[in-house]
Amino acid sequence: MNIYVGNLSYQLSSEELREAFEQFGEVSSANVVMDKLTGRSKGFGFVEMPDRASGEEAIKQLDGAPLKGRNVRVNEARPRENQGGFPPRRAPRRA
DNA sequence: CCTGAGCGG
Repeated sequence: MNIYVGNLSYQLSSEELREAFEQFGEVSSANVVMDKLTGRSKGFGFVEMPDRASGEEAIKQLDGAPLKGRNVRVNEARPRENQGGFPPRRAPRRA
């Protein structure tokens, strides 16, 4: 399950996010989105969990929870249209 | 620059 985690501290790292979600279930991979220009955090990240139930549980618990002194915004991530997909063309599949 | 929107490669 792909989980979007936003509104996090710039001081937070991916492994800290990993541990935060591992409290509620198994985490396959955690990834805080870093800026390619500055090299620092963009303020949001993504956590991937193999179990859907643990993902929902982690969301219910970590959504709005104070992480690094900041309340994080946790929700299920959007299914990206080109995840290793063939068409490099951006197709507006947004309602 | 010590920041502040929110969905990455």
